Amino acid sequence: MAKQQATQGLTERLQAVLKERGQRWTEQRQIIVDVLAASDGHATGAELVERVHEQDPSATPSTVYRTLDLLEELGLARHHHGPDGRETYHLEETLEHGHLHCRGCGAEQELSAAAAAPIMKAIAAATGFSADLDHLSLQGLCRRCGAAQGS
Amino acid sequence: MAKQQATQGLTERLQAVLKERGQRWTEQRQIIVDVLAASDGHATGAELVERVHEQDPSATPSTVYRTLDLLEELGLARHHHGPDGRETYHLEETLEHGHLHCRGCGAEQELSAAAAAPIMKAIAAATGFSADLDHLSLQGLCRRCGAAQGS
DNA sequence: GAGTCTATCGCAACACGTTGCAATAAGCAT
DNA sequence: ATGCTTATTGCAACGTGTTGCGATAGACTC
Repeated sequence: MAKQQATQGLTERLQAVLKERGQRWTEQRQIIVDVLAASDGHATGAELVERVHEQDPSATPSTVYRTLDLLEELGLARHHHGPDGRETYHLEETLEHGHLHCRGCGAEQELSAAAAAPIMKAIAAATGFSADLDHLSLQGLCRRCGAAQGS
Repeated sequence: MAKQQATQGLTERLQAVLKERGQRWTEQRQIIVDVLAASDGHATGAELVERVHEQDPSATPSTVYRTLDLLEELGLARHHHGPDGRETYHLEETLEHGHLHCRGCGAEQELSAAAAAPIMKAIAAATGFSADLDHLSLQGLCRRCGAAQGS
């Protein structure tokens, strides 16, 4: 399947990068990358820990989180915090995107890079800040809930 | 002092609102409101728990967090999540504002409602979303770090 | 002031992440 | 294959929040 291939490509890239940095390729890392690749879209830290644990009962949360940190450092994964502060991870391959959480209906909406461009520009203009799109997580009211509550 | 007066005003307002809702005014709530009012600007959940505990060693984290939730429900306090996912609280009296966290220098910059207006407008235009300014917490690079890293 | 109702409290246990440290095992050299 | 070096692991303990539950104590009535 395509997914397998993507994972294999990732694995090879990772092995190369790690070797170059004097770091090691381990079975646990393989499992974690596989699980992350198999988690289409997003997955919370706890979910990933659980799935990894299923594959390898001896794996512990610390290993999972440390590996996720490593993947982020290498630019292969990303995480952001939901409105409740919990972590969500996804592979960098997924297009860059922000997250909008509606406090009215609870819907989670993604924000494409294209849609975000004018927002980023406004932020830069107002503050000089170049925000990380992928770490962007907004809470508010979606169009529908906003209209419904609109006074 | 002015601060005392502000706190007293708050206390009265709270007592009235709670009574109306059939809820109760307790010594713990008084302490928590005082601590929050004395915490100019922001304070993390843990900080508040600690300070409350100093005032009343029998107070427990659950009481503090539950009271903070209550204050938010009543619209008297707000919280948002920093880039590390930890909670930060402040009284609603503090002007509404967003938060910008620079991943380069670690600086925390506040974003006034005025400065945020064009950003909110851009968000609304791109997505139909009306974001909660006060729950807005962005990570990115400030002007200086952006320039320094700028390739 | 005594009694009643029930909101709130403190406790204990849990969930999600993080961190220090000793044991393990990758990767390299011989 | 064997041994060496040290990155990585698993463990155990901690930090920050959350939740269920029995005990406490506000607020109201008589």
